[in-house]
Amino acid sequence: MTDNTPAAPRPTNFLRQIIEADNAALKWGVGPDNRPRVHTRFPPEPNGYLHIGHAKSICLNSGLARDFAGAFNLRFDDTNPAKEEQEYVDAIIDDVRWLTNDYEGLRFGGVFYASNYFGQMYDWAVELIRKGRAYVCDLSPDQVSSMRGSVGVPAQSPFRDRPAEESLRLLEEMRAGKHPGGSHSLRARIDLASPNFVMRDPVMYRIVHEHHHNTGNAWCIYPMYDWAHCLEDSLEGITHSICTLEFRNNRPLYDWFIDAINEGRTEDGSGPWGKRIHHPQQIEFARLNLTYTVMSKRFLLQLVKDARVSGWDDPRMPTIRGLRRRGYTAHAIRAFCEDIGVTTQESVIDVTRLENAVRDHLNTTAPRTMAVLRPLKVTIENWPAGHTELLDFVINPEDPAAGTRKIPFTGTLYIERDDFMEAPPKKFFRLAPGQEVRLRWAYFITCTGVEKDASGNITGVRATYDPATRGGDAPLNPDGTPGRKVKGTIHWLSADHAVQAEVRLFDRLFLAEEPGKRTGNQLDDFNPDSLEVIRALVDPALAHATPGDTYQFERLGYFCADKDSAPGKPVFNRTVTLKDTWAKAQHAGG
RNA sequence: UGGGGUAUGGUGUAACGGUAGCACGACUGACUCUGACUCAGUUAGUCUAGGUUCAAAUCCUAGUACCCCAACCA
Repeated sequence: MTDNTPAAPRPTNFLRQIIEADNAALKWGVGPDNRPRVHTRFPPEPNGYLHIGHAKSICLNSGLARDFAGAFNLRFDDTNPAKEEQEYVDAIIDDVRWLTNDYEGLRFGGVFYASNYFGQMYDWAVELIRKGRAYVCDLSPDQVSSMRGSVGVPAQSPFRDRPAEESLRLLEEMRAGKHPGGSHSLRARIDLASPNFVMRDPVMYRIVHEHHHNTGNAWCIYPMYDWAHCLEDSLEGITHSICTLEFRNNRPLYDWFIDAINEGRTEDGSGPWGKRIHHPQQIEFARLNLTYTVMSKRFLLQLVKDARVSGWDDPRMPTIRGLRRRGYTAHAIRAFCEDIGVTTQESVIDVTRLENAVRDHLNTTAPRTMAVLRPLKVTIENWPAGHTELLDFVINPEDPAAGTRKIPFTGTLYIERDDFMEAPPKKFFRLAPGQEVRLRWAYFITCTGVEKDASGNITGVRATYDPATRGGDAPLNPDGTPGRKVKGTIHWLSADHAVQAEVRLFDRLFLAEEPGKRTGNQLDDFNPDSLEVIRALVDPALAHATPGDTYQFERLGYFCADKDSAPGKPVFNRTVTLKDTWAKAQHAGG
């Protein structure tokens, strides 16, 4: 049918360019399908919940795998039992699945754990000692620190020339639990005078007597990031090991460890050390920064602990779980990540782009409904008493296939307070004394009067309806054109049918574009009024909304039923408002 | 101070010695039974100073600004 239509040009970026070049040269060989091999991974440490920054990495890695017909692994970089927990493992798996499950064409390689490679890593460490590339150091962390040297001054270790046999014996003792934490470490023998501090005989193993969520008490020595990560990638056959910019300095070490293992090894496995191991390529990219958002796991944890938010899944949190609960879709997050691109330059993305991404997606998918956040009563004076009419309501104008449903109309309605003004400014197209508006999909009404209480507050308005406008269409002239134009259309609810609902309105968690930039303390920019809970009225069809159901409340925004909902007692989170040029103009005008 | 990085409209991102393009935003206007969506138009940029070249965002030199690195964290 449209086979000749050229594929839409994908946004190019430096990673795609690297992969395309690698594929052209068959740098990584071919996969089972005989296509150039591409294998990526997302390697979180299970020490917290995933946030939108991680989503960028997940989308990047899985997107590359998908587009180049490769595979994508989720792998836990669980090498530090002191900080990691099963709770985080479970949450991360769930979030990654949620984000990638409906990602068409993605080949998910599976869930892996660095801790499952501890045995192999240990064997390789022994090999490095034998090759003279590593040694056990008896310095304490404090001593290493004081002897690490400085710019131009080499580090020192009195143990680096210790005989291999002695190191081997000590490493075995370390593993056997014969030494307390901090008393020994295994270090790579590289260069104590390197201008790159990462290369000054980095620690490979440290002693940690802690329970590990996966390996239990099987180990009391744990590999450091640099020693572990390249091996994890190698073992899984990762081709492009994509990480963030701050690991740039670690790249020489990544390569050094693999090279050290491969030293003396051969392609066919002949020789004393066996076959060469796979050497992936580390590539760095700039992590995501968002305006008005703090991304550090440490800080997010603090917000949770201090109860400034209700938890990791608080809809105001930039966590995947928070975004999910707020009503963001995986599709929208992926579109956002695609939209912002990827480079090696640091940048700060405007959060409104994330908001635009959900609006875009929800606009096409969310069923429409009407809700009144701040009700004002309208009495239709010429409506037959006790009469109820069912009118057709278009479920989604963007999706005609969604069809229509019936909504009840009566002589007592609620409209939005903002949609009435007693003394309106120019270009106020809504309801005002003597002014006519359209009630969405219902009737034209004209305001005939205002009701006030003793202190002059408006308590309701009166209006008359035009029976000839049923359904919301103006009566036609003899020539078929609309008889009269009404500029304003407002939403409404039948007072007899509207259902009470709790609605949670969110504002940004921080008041400054870059929280903490001025004072150094992000809490100084914390927004104490980021949550507003109101009692609103919603369409009766929403009384039994189930958690996760997303709607557009027409003219207001997108709302998602919260898990706190109960049958007949729905709770909605406002995902994002609709754009509102009227409100914007009002603010601009003062 | 040593090493490693990065500089393109307001924001983000293309360009790979040959017309600085795209997206978002902003501003106009059109359309509209959501002041939404959609559509059209306008706006505005190569960090600085030299140099090479017919031609420089791109190459060279010297600066400037910002980020990362001296955890037995990742």
